[in-house]
Amino acid sequence: MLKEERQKYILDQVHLHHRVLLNDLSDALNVSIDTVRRDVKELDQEKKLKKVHGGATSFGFMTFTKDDGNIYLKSKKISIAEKTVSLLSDGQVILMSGGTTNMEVAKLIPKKLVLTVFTPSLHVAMALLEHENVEVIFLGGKLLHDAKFAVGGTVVNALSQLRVDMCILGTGYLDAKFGLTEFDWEVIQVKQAMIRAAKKTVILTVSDKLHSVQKYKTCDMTAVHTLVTELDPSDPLLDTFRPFELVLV
Amino acid sequence: MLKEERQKYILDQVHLHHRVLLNDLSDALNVSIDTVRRDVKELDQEKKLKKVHGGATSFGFMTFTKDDGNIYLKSKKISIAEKTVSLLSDGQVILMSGGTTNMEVAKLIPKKLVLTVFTPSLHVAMALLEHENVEVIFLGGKLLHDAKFAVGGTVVNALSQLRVDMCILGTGYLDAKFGLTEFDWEVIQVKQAMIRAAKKTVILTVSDKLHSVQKYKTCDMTAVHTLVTELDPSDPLLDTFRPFELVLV
DNA sequence: GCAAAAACAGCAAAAACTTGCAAGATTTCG
DNA sequence: CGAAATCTTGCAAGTTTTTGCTGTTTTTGC
Repeated sequence: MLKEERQKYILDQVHLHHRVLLNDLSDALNVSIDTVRRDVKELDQEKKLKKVHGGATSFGFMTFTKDDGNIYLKSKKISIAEKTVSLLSDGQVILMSGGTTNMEVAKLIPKKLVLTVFTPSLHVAMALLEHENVEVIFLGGKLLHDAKFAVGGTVVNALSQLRVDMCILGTGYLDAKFGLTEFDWEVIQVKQAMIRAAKKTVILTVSDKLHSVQKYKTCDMTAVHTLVTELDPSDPLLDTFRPFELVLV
Repeated sequence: MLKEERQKYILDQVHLHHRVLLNDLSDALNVSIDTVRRDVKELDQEKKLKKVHGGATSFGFMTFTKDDGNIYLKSKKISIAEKTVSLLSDGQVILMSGGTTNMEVAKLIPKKLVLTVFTPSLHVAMALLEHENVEVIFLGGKLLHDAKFAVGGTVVNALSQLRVDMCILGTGYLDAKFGLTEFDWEVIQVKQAMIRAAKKTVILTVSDKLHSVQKYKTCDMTAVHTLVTELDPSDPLLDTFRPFELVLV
């Protein structure tokens, strides 16, 4: 068995189960634990997975829907939010999904900016209501307990009647090959409807979530118009995304 | 089990319940209490949660509604909320409007009670989502900046398709002669639709608002089935309401 | 102030990691 | 083709990390 095959298997397992034990890999691949260890070490250095004591995890593994008080991560998100806000202009009608990064965007919208925003996220709606000049329309539906996010036919239906200027999606898992993925089936239904309803799709993502894959696919990278991360557009981590027609902000 | 998995579980629990006990964690994860203690210590140092004696809490969690500071009024409202909760039973589908009294109801719903609740209030929806067994459906629409309440045709339309067991209205101005009144035209449209959609209408009101009238009329007293206040049902203040077929709780 | 619960510190066993090395496979290049 | 160089793989010895246990100190509730 070739090294590349092994490493591909390891990556597949990590993407599938979000975690993997070195012992299991050594068993499944019929090689010594040392070999697996070395493979994982390499993949870790290539930032394709995260090596931990006893195994490995996918990058999305340690992230959470709520603000986790991680100051490092938070500053990244604020930096992303600042860039995103600069994309907005007076009179626009936009769509916003949920997630902590979108929350930061909602908070950072200038008081003077006149906007109409549709959102299925309770937290984002709440934050937007602080702005006098923003008209907020909540896309109602069944609320998810953890994400505080409306899903289901009602939301998708309402979205099918919209044609807005821009759609801002946060908390996505991004990979050049697999596109934008999520771990919740109902959420991707809504996000897909959001993308369909918008002229432009803007993706916000911290670099930690680049090159990470979840179970369900929202869309291909070709559906994305603008990618906003905290990295400099020249960063090599973004190289795999360059084949697509993206504006890296 | 990987350390990362344990820590993720711990963080998830903290985010979900805002607090956890080390004993429960040790039980759930099948590891010694010391291991959990060490995990929590680490997460605390990483500022991902706050370690406290006996467990951990999520910091960043504070009550959503700004307390109005009036302790008298608040205790009245809690007393009303307690009575209201006792009217609920397993499996019911109900409608809840906004307001601080309804917020108290939402908070006091027993963890075991299985309900489906429709609401156009952001705050109430948020509070209800704390309960695992409550399915929350938000009635989407244009949000009022001050009341954090959805109004407009979308809400009224959605309501016209419902036939629920009970409708709980808060923050009303009540008078035996003029009925239930409000100061916002858009709000009464929604409340009227809520009353139409429900088999029973329950009004929550602190005694201060009895015998007070506002500009717009939601409904007559004849449309109200149950009146919940903090007063004893024999209180003379309630006399003018007795001609109506009310259950005074 | 007292008893119970929780936190802490130190220790030891087990699991996992690192490093160096040697045998076999693969590639390079004259 | 064939020998040297390189890469890969597995093994063994030594080190580090993790984890549960013990006894001691601190905190909490009555």
